[in-house]
This record gives sequence, C-alpha cells and structure tokens, in this order.
Amino acid sequence: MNITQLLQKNTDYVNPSQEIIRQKLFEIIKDYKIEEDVLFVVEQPLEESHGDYATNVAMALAGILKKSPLEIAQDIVKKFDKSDFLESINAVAPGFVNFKFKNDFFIKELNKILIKKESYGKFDNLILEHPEKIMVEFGQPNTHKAFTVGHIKGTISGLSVCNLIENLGYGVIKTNYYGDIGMHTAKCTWGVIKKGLPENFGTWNEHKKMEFIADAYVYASENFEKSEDEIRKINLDIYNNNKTEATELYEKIKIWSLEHQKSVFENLGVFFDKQYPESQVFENAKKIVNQNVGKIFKESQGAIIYDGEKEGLNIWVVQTSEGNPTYMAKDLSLGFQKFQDYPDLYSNITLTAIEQKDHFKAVIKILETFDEKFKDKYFHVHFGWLLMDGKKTSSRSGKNIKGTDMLEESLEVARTKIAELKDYDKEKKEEIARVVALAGIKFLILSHDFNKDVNYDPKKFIDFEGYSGPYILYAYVRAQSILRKSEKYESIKDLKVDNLNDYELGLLKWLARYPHVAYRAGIEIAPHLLCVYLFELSQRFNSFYANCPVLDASEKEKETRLALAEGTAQVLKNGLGLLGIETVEEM
RNA sequence: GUCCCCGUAGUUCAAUGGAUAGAACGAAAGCCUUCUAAGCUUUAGAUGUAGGUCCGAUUCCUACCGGGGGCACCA
Repeated sequence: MNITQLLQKNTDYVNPSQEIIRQKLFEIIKDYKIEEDVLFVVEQPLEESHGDYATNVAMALAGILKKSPLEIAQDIVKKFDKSDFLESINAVAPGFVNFKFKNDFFIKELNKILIKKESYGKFDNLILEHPEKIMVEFGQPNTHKAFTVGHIKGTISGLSVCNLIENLGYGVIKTNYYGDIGMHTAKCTWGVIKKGLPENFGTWNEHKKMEFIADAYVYASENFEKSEDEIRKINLDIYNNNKTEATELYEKIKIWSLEHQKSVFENLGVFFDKQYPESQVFENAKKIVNQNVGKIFKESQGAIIYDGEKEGLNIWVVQTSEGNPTYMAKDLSLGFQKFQDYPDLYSNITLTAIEQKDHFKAVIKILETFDEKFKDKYFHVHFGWLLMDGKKTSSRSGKNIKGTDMLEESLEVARTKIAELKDYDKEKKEEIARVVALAGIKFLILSHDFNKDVNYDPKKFIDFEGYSGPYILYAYVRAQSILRKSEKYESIKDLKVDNLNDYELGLLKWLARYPHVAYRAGIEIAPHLLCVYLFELSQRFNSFYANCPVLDASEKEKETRLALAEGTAQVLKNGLGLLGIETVEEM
C-alpha cells in the first residue's frame, strides 16, 4: 500500500453530480450487453470549453463494440436521461461525451462557501468518533551545523503536508528529529575550541551565535584530515557521555543551536508537537543492533552491516567499527520510539530530501521485518533539491546560503518594494513585508512537484509578480478592499442569479473546484496542485476585477459580484492556509 | 559498476493515458480623472534521440544521450 491509498481509505471525496453521471453511464453500458469490464473515467477537463465534466467511455467501448467512438458517443447522448442539474450533453470528436452544468449548480456551491467559510473544503474523517493520528516528521536540522536552505525547504514543505493531511480529517503530530549527536557535533566543538569563543559571545543574538557555530563546523571540516584523531576523541567522549571540557562546550553549543532552530521554526510558522533528539534514540539503537547481529545484521570488517542485496537494496553500515550506531540504526530506533510513544498511531510520514530515498527504503524494510505493526504504516516522502543558480550547495564547502540569509534577503526585497509603492506607517510596512516575503518563499518552494528540484536564483529573487505568492495575496487584498468599501454589506445567505457574464461565470466555476483540489493535494501529498489552482483563481479574479465593476454596478449585479468577491477571498484564504501562508488585508 | 530521480518555449514551471501541450518571467504593443497598475489585454515562441504498447503517449515499456543523487564506517 502506498501513502495515497492509505490516506484515501478514511477520507473519501465524491462529487455527488459526478457520481450520478457515472451511475447513469453504467446503466447505459449494461444495455450494450458486454462481458468484460469497461474502464472509463468521468473527469473535469482542464479545458473548460470541453464541459464541466467529460467522459471517455465511448472510446473505451469502441474497441469492444467495433464501432466508431463518435457514433457510440452520440448513442450515449441519446440514451442519457438528463438530470435536472445538467444544461447540455454533447458528443464530440474523437468520441468524448461532454456534460455542461446549469449555472444554478455553481451558485449553490458559492452559497456553500459563504455559509461554511473557513471550513469550506475541509473533509470529515470517516472515523468521526476517533480520527486517526498521523505523525509527520520533518525539519530535521542538525545542531552544531548551519540551518541550510534545504532545512528551510523541508520545514516549509512539512508544514504544508501537515496542513493538507489535517484538512483530510486526520489528527497530525508534528515532529522534529534533530541531529544533536554524531561526527558533525565533534567537528564543530573542535572548531569552536580552535577558534575560541569571543568574549562578548553571550550578548550576541541567536542568529549571530549560530553563524559563528556554523563557521566553526566548516573550519573543522576543512582541517579534518590533519586533526582527525583529536576530533574522533571528542566524538567518542560525546557518545560515551564522558565529562570533559569539550563535551561541556558541546552541550552549550547544543543549547545555542536549539535556540536558533526554535526561532527559525517559529518565524516559518512551525510549532512542533514532539521533539526527538538523536541523542535520545542512540542507546536503544545500540541495543537493536546488538540483539540482531546474526539475524538481520551481520559483522563485516569490524563493523555491523545490513545486507539488503537479496531485497534489491544496498549494503548499509548500522554500527561503525568504533562501536557507534550509524544514522541507519538511529532511524530504526526512532521508528520503535514513535510507536511506543503513540501506540495508536495510524501512520508515520518521514519527509526528507530525495537523497535519503534508498536509506529509507532500507529503514522501512528492516522495520517491517522486525515487527508486523510497521507494515503499511511507515512511509517516506521525499522532495527534490533547492538549487542556487542551478547548483547544489553544501554546508561542508562553506559556500552554502544559510537559511536565515535567504529569509532575510526576501524580507529586504519585500521591504524595498513596499517602500516604493505605499505609504503605510513603519510597523504596518514591516508586518506586510514579513507576510509577503514568506508568501514569496513558501510559494516558490511549494509550487513545484515534490520530485523535482526547485531553482532559486538569488539575483532574480524574489518574483513578486506573475506566478507567485504575492500575486495571490494581491488578489485577496483587492477582494477584501471591495468588501470593506461596500456599505452595509452583509454576507449573502441565499444568492439567486439568472444571468452571468463570462468573467463572473469563469470565476464562479473555478471556485467550485476547490474541494476537489484540496482533496487531491492532500491524498497525493502534492501542494503544487493547490498552488496551480490558487494562481488560476487569482488570475480569474483579477480579470473579473478589471472588467466587472462591483461598487458601481446595479443592485442585482452588485449582490452577485460582492458574493463572488467574498467567495474568492474565502477560498484564497483557505487554500493559502493549507500552504502555511498567512494573508494580509492591505499591501 | 549498479540502483533511483529529472530532461517540455530564451528562462522558471504546469499538463488526473486523451481533445488545439497550459502558465509565468523575459521580448514587442496597448490600458490608470474609474473598487489598490504587486494589476488587465494582445503578439511571437517548446515535448533530448530512436524504437515499442495503445483507438490515442509529454505521461507507460526498452535502449541510448545529457544533468543530479544513493550505494561500508558522516548524517
């Protein structure tokens, strides 16, 4: 079972009208008296001129009936008894059947938005009494090492994944697993010793402190070969909990690193429910390895390995010849820990960069071998690189762009832009800049397919125009501005409309697609589907805005248009919320 | 060597096996006495190569060519 199938199991989304069409088609197919199963879909075509729904059933039947698809399509149209919500049914070359809905259908959906407001597009878990809990592990920065743009990407992606799954009706446990033990901590500690802490270090803010710490790590990496023995000694002392000057420093650096982490996470809007320090799973990792030598693991050249070659996996070292468990063993230990802490956990999703794909294939395989309870419960979801100028950056080379630098940079762009355009007071400017900058970065990261790399060009950054977060915010702001200016406007309870122009109808129809998009983005763990949708919604709203005056319209028109503006604002807000993007009222 | 991911307009990205492959940026031309021009309207421009499956392939399969990543003591 994959994660999509699992998520789908408890949360189902069926458009009732789509289902009616589907049932009627099944009945018509029965008339043809065919033995075999006919595979067909009823779907929303991307091109709206092809109808509100369309089916390829005639083409699927063509091969079986040995007739032309178009003829079959025409026959189906004849036999299809029109439901009250349908405006028209057409057979079109090469053999599609297109269904067009009455406008009234969409007006009803708009009414639903206005009534349900922030809960529009939210799904109920089918297990209502006791919604299943899903743990999402993401972020995973290291202490003693820079918080990179990769971690920023993981954090932003993770937050959105949590929101999307929560929207499906699951309970979500946001979890961070941070690397506070291992070679990098020893390197960094050694580096800090060599560089020496500046006297006024205590007065520095958390970002400046972290910069010093990250630089110390880079310095140690550069000098690793020369000083390997010293660094390994520190590493062992940390692992063995020996009290030395170095390990005391290690502890201090850990605290500073965690303060920095907390501040970055909060800035991104992330608050974890559960923290797992790597140092806490490490003891049990040792036990797991030792108890299974000769079973799942075996000794080899002084180390202990997992040989996954029979399963089509790699060979992985689970314990070094120095006797320390590797991150593989620690991830196994973490798996057990999670299910011990949350025995009724429905599923775990570990979100990391794609480079760890094979690693987690092995982790999951081993966990399932250990215990049946992990079967179909432990999942790895991965995302592509965040590239700078088309190139990967590494924290070892020291040439990386630090996560906080990227955030600061986008904030600066937003500040400049707003200073050019608007004359709000300082505090307001700063708040708008904060929201807009985050919208820019978050949207950039989430708007790509998870499997693909995201290109971030610091020189061109940040696009606040076109396909971007701020563009969507801008549409929201415009809608809100209209609503604010319309006197004594009250949300419409039961809108009734006869005529709609193309702009109004285009917007209205797109609004009605939101629940389906939110559902798909959730079960497929694909925030970019939502990004594409929200952008198109904003485009349609902006066209509507440019062509359909609201406040100066006739009473009847005004009512419809205000409802459209309110509906758009609501859906934009709900959708942005799932991406972890805040809104502003003015910008 | 082997396994995995990615190759779509000049650039950055979409496309649930389907209809005329959509956008955005950039380029060219218009639109502010009118609800915020971070906007709207118009024009030009693309599926790495070669096969295969299918009524139909950007999508699935095979080979090749490019780019990236994993694969024994870092995480």
